[in-house]
Amino acid sequence: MNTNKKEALLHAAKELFGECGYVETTFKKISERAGVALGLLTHHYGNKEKLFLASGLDVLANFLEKLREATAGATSGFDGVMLFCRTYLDFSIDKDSNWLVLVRCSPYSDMKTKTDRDIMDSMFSQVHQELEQIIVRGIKDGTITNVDSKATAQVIISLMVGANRTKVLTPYACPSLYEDVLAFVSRAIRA
Amino acid sequence: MNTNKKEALLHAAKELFGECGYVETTFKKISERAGVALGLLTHHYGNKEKLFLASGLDVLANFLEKLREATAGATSGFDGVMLFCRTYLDFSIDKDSNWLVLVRCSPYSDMKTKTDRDIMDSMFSQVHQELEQIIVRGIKDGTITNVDSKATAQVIISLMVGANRTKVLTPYACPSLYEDVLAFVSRAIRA
Amino acid sequence: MNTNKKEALLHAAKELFGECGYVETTFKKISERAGVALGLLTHHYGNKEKLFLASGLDVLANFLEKLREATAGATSGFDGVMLFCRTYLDFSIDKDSNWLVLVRCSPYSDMKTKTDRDIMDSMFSQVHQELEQIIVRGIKDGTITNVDSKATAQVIISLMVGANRTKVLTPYACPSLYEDVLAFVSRAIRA
Amino acid sequence: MNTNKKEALLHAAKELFGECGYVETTFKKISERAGVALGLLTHHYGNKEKLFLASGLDVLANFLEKLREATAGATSGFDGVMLFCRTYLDFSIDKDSNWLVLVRCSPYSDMKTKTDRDIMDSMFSQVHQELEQIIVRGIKDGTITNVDSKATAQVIISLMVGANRTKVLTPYACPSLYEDVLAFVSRAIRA
DNA sequence: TATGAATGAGATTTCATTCAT
DNA sequence: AATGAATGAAATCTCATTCAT
Repeated sequence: MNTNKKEALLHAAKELFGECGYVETTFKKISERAGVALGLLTHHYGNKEKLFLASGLDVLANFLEKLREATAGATSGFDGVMLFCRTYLDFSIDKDSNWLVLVRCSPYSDMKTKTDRDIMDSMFSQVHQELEQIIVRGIKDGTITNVDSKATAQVIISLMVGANRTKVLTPYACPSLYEDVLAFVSRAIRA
Repeated sequence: MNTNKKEALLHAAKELFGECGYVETTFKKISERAGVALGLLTHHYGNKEKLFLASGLDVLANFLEKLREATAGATSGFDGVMLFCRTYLDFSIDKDSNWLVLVRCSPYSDMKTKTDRDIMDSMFSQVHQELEQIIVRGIKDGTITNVDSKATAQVIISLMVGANRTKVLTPYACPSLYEDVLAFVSRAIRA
Repeated sequence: MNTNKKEALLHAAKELFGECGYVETTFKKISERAGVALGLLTHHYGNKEKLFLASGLDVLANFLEKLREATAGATSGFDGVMLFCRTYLDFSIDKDSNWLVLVRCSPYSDMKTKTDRDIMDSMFSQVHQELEQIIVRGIKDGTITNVDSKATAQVIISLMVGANRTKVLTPYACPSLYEDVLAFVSRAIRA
Repeated sequence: MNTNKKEALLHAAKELFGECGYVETTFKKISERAGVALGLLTHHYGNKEKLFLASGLDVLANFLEKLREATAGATSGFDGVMLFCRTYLDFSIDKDSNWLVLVRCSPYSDMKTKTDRDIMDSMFSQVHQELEQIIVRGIKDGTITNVDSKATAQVIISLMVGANRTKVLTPYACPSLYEDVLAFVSRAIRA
């Protein structure tokens, strides 16, 4: 909005990739929404793929920060997992988080270049590690049943991914879906 | 394959939509793989969107049939849920099922026309109903803990969706992921 | 409508060429409206151009017949011209005459082949001759002012053509346009 | 012509729409004649329809200007009408006026969009108003017989339209047609 | 840094016509 | 005579990217 046109572009890109998906988002749309010349896009970001990556990483960085804040305040391993899940789901429906960029265009979707996928994957793996650590803590402190921590982290994140898609992409999601998801996780892992 | 060009088109389309996604799948690719003239596509299916819908519905119909066969043979509600989940996950990695069409192009993704989305959604809601019924049975026969059947069906299917995406779209899925998912579900619902 | 599919095709073609023009009228549209197989079109009429010509000539033949009937009953040259004009204009707004085929697709518009144009032109020249003869009669019987009969026939037919286009193609034609046209002709030629 | 590619496109478009009609004029033909890349057409004009509209309006604007200049110099109402007609007909056979765009593609022909038709119609109605005003003047100054001015304007313009089509679209027009048309008008309106 | 005109490859779609049945 | 599947050329339009200013 201010004079920083590079940021204005990123802002518009995050919105549009989330609203329209990768393919339907065009340079023209982005530059128009940002109120900026078309040519600045390649000037600042090189090409569409890189702009896309920048958009996704920006959202993902905010996401990771929120998750870490949440788990940092946990009173127990079990509590940490539940905080992690709640934070995940809250972030995914926060109007200002531009989460949809990740839903439509994450590692879970289209990503052309090998390098770009790798960067995204390594960011996502940090999300997994964060959850895995708190699960390990829960097993140690006796609040979580004895499971394989890495595998369970993947299962729980899979549930987050699926629940989120059901919520934001389908018309038939229960209003209480997220609450039910949390209860489901709780039953599955509590010691 | 030789005489029926209409079916050859559908066959090629299912493969390609799954491999490449909607946008990257072109008329040229489809007609070449089907060994058929370019114009036959619109002649038989009207346009790309309708062919896409036909592809998805075809896979979904096979899917539903498999799920119904599975739950029909259940010895209890709990057993039925586990059979449902196992069948879901097996189908999703069956080489011949063309499951990826749904992963990339289902209600969980892009669908341009309102009508097409509605048709897809109503097919998917049958999947939910199938699971819900077997959950109800499990609650009645005492093999499943007392939960809201509709919400729990959504949670479990969300987990299937997420686990499947993790398996087929990411490079970091544990080999044992599907087994861990089943164990997770079991812990969460067993009475 | 009966069993004669060749005629059904011509009937549908006349309607559609008039409604949609040459280019927008497709074989598919024609065969569907006629309730007849697509392949019959080329079977019976060779190609689109020839079918178009047949449609136009059919309307034109009916038109010429009406004009001849009208002038045949004239009590004087002047009366004949006025009858000619009235018949022209009436025919052009008769719902059943399929006149629009000629408006959109006559010598006054698109006609690809030299031969086809020539056939149409020769039919139209008969319309001119018909009017010219009655003008000659009017000059002889003293009911029409002394003018060049051939040129005046062209002028009057030009007025018919233009008035008709104004009536059927524009939104701003006066309701009384045709009456005013007749009065205008009357003033211009009456002895 | 060299530097301004947008104008070069419009110039080529006016020529080609006139020569070939709307449908037969292709993006390829236009861009080749203009010596410009294919994509520039949509870049500058949006789509074919809009370029077509721009072409027509450009010719029409020149046309209106010429008509106004002509009637402005009239010594009487009658003289004005005759000047109007002569200017109309002259413009229509001026090699440089690109008049054929209007013949083939004016309100008197195909125009897809409602909005585009409206714009064209409103331009054409200015032509009618111009003639109507000079007729009113003629009736007042006693040089034109007492007629309904609006209706008579429509009749005269109809005659211009038809005469012009006869001249430029048919092979059998008299060389003297335009002179005869002027004489015809004169007889019909002179007081 | 900033602009937007310019490019051209490529996608979807249309459709007259052919042809086997 | 009748059918409609099959063909492929051609049209319109999109859009990432380049580049002169």
